[in-house]
Amino acid sequence: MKKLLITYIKKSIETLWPEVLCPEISLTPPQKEEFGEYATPVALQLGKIIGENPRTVAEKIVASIAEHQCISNCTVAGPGFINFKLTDEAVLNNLSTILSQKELFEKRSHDKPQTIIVEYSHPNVAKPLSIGHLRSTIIGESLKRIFIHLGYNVIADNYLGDWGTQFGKLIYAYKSWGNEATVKKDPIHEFLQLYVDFHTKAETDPTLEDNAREEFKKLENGDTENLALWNWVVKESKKELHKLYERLETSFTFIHGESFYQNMLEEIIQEALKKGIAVQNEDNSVAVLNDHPTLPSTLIQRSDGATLYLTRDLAADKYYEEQFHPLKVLHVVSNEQALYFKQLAAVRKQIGSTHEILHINFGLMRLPEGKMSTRKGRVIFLEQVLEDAVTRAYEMVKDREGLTEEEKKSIAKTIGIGAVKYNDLSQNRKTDIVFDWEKVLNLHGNSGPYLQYTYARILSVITKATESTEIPGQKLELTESEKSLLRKFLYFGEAIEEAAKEYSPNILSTYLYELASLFNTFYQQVPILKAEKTQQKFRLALSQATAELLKTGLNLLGINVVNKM
RNA sequence: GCGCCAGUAGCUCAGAGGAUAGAGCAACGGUUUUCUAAACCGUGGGUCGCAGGUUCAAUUCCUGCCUGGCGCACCA
Repeated sequence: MKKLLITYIKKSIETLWPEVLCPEISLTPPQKEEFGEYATPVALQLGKIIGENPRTVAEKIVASIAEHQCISNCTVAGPGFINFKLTDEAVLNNLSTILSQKELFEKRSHDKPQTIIVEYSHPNVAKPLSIGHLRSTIIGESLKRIFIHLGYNVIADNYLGDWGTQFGKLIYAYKSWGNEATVKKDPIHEFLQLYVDFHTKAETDPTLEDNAREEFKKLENGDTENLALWNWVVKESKKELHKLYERLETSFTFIHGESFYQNMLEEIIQEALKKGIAVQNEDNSVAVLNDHPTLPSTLIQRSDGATLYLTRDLAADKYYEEQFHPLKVLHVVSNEQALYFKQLAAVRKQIGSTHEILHINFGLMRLPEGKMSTRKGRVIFLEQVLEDAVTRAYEMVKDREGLTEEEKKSIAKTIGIGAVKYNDLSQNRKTDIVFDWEKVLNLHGNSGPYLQYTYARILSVITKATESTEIPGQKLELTESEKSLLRKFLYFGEAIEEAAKEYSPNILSTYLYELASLFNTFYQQVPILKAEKTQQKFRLALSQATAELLKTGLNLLGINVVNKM
C-alpha cells in the first residue's frame, strides 16, 4: 500500500515538474489519526527546491493525483503536509488479506533467493554463557527469522570460540592444579574455575601467560595430549550449549567453531604475504598492513608462529565466499569490537573478498557496578536469569484454574523466556543496557508476557465464539478503537521491512506492543461475543487478525505464544 | 593522546529533519453480576547534557565543550 502511494506521488511530481529531480519521498503514518493513514512532507522539500510556497506546491500535487480506488481523500495540512486517507474498502481489504494468511506483507520477488549469512551467539566453550551473550544470540536469531520471512536464503552460523590462547590457559591450569574427578562432576563450572584461578595467579606470576601461549602453540601443532584435553573440553561444552539453545529455541545451520578453520590458516598467512598486504617482522610475527590511513595494523601470526583471531576470521570469510557466494555476512557482535571489524573489513577487501560484511553491533550489557567480567567473577549467568524468570512466571500462573500442572509448567517456561528475550529485543540494539533484575523479570506493561497475554486472551474469546469471522459487505459504524486497530494493521509489513533494513528487531517489537495495546483498549471498550451478530462477526475478524499478527511477529522475534495463560 | 558509541520524565528506555516529544516501572486516583485485572482509564512528572551553526522547520544534522561507556598487534 505504501509503495503504491509513493508511486502515485512520484508520478505526479514528475509530471508537474519534469525538470526537477524528485527528492526521496518519505511517507509515514502521522501521529494523529485524524490526519489519515499516511502523510508526506515532500511538498515542503520541493517548495524549497523550486522556490514556490510549499502549500501551493502541495495543492498542485494533491490536485494532480488522480482518483485512485484506495484513496478516499488527500488533503493539504499545516505548512504543506499532504495527508492521505484511505478508503474503507482498502482498509478492509487489508484485513481480509491478513485473515487469509496469504501474504502479510509484500514479499520481495527473488528469481534466485540471495544468501545472507548471520553469524551470532559465538560463546566461548568452557565458559557458561553470561547474560551478555544473550544479546548476540537473540538479536541474531531474530534477524535470521526476519530475513527468512523476507524470502532470503539464510545461513545461521554459530562461530564458536573453541580455539585460541584461552585454551592454552585452560590446559595449563588443568595440568598444573586441575583434578579430573572434580571436573567430571560439573565440567563447565570447573573449567570456569580453572580459568578464573589462572588469571588470579597470573596477576602475581606473569610467566603463566607465557606458559599458556606455549600450551596453545602445542595444541595448534597437534600435540596429542593437548588435543585430547581440548576434545574433552569441547565435547562437554557442546553438550551444555545444546541444552541452552534448545531452551532458547535457537538453531543454527551449522556450528563451525574457530577450530574448523585450522587447516586454512597457513594458506591465509601465505596468501597475505604473497599479495604484499602483510609483512613478516624480525621476531617472526606477521602483521597485516591495511591501506587505510588511520587504522592501526594488526597481527595474523604471533612471534611463536601461532595464529590469532583475525587469522581465523579471514579464513571464515574466505570459506563463506567460496562455499556460499553470499550477498552479505552479518556479524552480530558487541560494540567493543567496532575497531576490530573495521580492520577485518579493510584487510579482506585487499585480499579480494567481494561480499559485503556488516558488523551488527550492539551495546554492552552492564551491571550497575560496572562491566561484566568472567575473570573477576562479576557476572550474571544466563542460565540463572532464565531460571528466575520461569520461576516468577510460574508464581503468576500457578493459581489459574482449569490448567493442569503440566500445562502450568510449560506456560511458565514460555512466558519466562519470552520476558527475558523481549526485554532485550525491545531496546535499541546500539545502546548499552544496564542489567536490571526487576526489568528483566517484569511480566507487566511493555513486556513479552503482555503480548503473550493479549494473544491468549484473543484465543480464549475465539474458542468461545459460536459465530464465524466475517468482514461485512455493507458499511458498519465503527468505534474509535476499531478504527485504530484497522489502521494499525496496515503497518505490519512496513515494521518488518524497517526492522530488516536497520537490522533492528526492536522496530518490530515496538510495533507489536502498540498493536497489542490498541487491541486491549478495544477489548475493554466493546463487547465481542455479546454484540449484535454482524458486529460480532466483524469484531471476531479484528481479534483474529490481531492474533495472527501477534503470533507471526513474536515468532520473528523468536518468542513463542501460548494459547492459555 | 587518538578513535567509536551514548547523554531524553525519579528509574529503565523508545523516538532520529516535520504537526502538541512518548512508553514501561515507581507515585497517586478510578474500573471486575461482561468475552482472561499478566488488563483498562485517568493525574502528576521534560531547559531532549551545555554552547554555537545549518534549515521554512533541529531533541534529531554539523562544530566545539562537558559527562559516562568502550576500544587502540602477539586476548577473543
